[in-house]
Amino acid sequence: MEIDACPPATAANPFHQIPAGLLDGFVRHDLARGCLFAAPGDVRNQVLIIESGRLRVYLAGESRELSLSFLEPGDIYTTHTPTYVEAVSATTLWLMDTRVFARKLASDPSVTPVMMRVLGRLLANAVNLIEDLAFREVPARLARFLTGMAERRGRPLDGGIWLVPLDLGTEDIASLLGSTRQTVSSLLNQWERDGILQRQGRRVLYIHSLDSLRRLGAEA
Amino acid sequence: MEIDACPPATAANPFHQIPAGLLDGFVRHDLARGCLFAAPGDVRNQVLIIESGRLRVYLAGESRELSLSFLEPGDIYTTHTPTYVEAVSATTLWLMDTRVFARKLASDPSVTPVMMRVLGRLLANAVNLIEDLAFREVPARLARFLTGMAERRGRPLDGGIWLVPLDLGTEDIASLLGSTRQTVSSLLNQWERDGILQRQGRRVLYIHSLDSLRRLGAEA
DNA sequence: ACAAAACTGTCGGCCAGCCGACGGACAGCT
DNA sequence: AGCTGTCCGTCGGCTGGCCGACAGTTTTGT
Repeated sequence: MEIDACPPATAANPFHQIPAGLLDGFVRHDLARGCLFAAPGDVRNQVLIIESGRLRVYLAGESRELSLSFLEPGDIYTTHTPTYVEAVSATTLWLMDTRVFARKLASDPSVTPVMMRVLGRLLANAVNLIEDLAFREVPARLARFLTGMAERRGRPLDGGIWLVPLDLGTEDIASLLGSTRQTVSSLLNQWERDGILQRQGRRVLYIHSLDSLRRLGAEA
Repeated sequence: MEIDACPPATAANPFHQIPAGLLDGFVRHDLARGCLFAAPGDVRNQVLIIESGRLRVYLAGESRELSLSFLEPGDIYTTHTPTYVEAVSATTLWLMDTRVFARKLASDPSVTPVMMRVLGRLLANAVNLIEDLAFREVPARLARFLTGMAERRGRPLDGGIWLVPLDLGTEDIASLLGSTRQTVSSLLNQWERDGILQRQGRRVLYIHSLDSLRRLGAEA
């Protein structure tokens, strides 16, 4: 699951690495925790850049939700797609109407590559998710999600052990994988019994055998 | 399944409605039937425009394939995404390297909106497919696919009956839905017994009750 | 015209994993 | 302390639909 739930953690806020000109014309905005910011069918399409906090992008079915991504500081997104966007914690972001942004694009071609990259990344994420849903079973998806987290965000300790900060609950993970709390829970505990990993409190994970996880993730 | 397998059928080839300037710098190319044109991991990324014939865009797992789209004359696509592209019938298309295209974009901003629309459509298709895979059962997916075909490509006859040309085999449909030949086959025959539709030869479908199909497609 | 190849219909076995349910652990409050 | 809300672990039942198999049918090639 190559979902972009977790861009590389930099000590500095990645938001401040955004080229100055890009923000011209954007409007700063604050969202309270829990606030639903966008929904499919909204007329106002917006381009948004996250300064701080966290947003969840998700789809909703009759009785289930599938998270596409958690957006973090520095991330750019557009509500062009029919998704829900919700603030999981208090968030401040910068907004611009898609139409206005289109004019900005026309007048300042240097913005184009940025936009292409953003769309490309969204598309790549989407295709990866489709592959997961269509071809891989839940254990493989979970294994790939965890190895992804370790690679992006983990810290290697001695003896091939990786420390992976995991600021997502079981339910959140399940929702990213298109599975259920129960299934994810039993898999994690199974693997803990197998000695592949170890859970420390609720937000930290030790991975003892990244190789085993990789193997699990490579299975059909 | 709002997949764009079938843009509106115009008597004239939609390829010839493409603005002249857009093709500047593209190179014409012919593909034999069955030829695999692109695969994930290809270094050469290309933008392509179909003049005639038909291409299938798909993902492949261990022992299964999922078609994302059938490209037809006038369609634009980019191999930027990690998909396979294969000629289902002899096809002639116009090609340009993505990099060169990026330069064209920079020098001629009028191309930008076209490109944005193409990417947007791809993304919307992908999101729709994800929704189908995650939330809907196979009967609902098939029903939605058929209503989509009817709306886009069908012709209403007397008495609320729709004639829908269906130039896809059972297997092709199944592959678009992320299902199997057998399941699709039994559903179609079930619905035929129920009087919802009727199959005429192999390439034509009569839909007797589009409403019933809509209801089936709206179910969880 | 005839064989070969490609499609289609149908059946039964089988299983991944969803769902509901319930009990335990660990917060914060007051 | 208790009370309440949120999260986690585990179990058993149930089912959608995948898979293999096989027979019948249409299409294609020569």
